[in-house]
Amino acid sequence: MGYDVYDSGCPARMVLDHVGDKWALLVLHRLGQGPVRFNALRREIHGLSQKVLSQVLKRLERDGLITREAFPTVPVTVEYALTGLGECLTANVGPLLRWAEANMEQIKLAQVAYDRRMAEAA
Amino acid sequence: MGYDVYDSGCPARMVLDHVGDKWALLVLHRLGQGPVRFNALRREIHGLSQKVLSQVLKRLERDGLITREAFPTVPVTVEYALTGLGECLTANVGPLLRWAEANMEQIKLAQVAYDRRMAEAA
DNA sequence: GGTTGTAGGTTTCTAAAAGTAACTTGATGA
DNA sequence: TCATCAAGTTACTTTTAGAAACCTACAACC
Repeated sequence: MGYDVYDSGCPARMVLDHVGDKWALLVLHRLGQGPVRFNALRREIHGLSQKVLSQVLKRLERDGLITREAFPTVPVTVEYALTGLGECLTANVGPLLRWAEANMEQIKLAQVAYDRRMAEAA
Repeated sequence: MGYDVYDSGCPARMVLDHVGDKWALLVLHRLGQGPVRFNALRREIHGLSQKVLSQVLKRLERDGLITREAFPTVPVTVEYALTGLGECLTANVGPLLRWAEANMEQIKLAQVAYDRRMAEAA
């Protein structure tokens, strides 16, 4: 070991910089179900712009988490898929997204309660 | 269920907006080891500014993931701790950070290989 | 042969967020 | 009297994200 993710010089922090990003998490999660094309990702992940998707995909490819494969169809189709490394990461992402889906009601209640407390204090 | 984290209107996306943030992940992870004071967090998580820490803590408190307790010492000390909800989330964050620490070498190698391929192509 | 459509992007411009550094408050010890 | 600490806030700058338009290449439609 000898690594400390709390240290800004630690390489694990760089990994976190890339992975601790909501778009990257969503893309990885989607690719966990199998290879997907560029425009399919863009259409399925609502709110994700072409520019940002393009950036996220490049970063994930550079990190060796996904592969990019272009097929000589007309027009060209490009498929993105998880690598072994990416699959192994994505296995850790799933629980996080499932937690978010399972607990958002509680979080919304907490927010309402917090906002009421703040309004009273003011 | 009926929830879809890929839909921008889904409340789970809001959760992801808050949790898919590297500083929040680091703060939650640190609080997983027990209550910590404001300045201790700031000192331990290198690169995290007071302003951003303050914002992150407020957001996590509003979401019901952490509690803020002020002690009438001089000067006042403030301790942050996980709630039950926060603990349950943090249990899912640990594996992600451990994965980052365990796999960063492979990622660095992938980056070097990618950069070499790109340089050749150009 | 001009228009429309598709896939996979890039470019440009603007708005929002993050980072930097200085300031605040109130008591305390040197 | 001056400096110090904790826990922030404020003002300013830089980076990033997001929206929207544009690009290339081909193909079918009419």
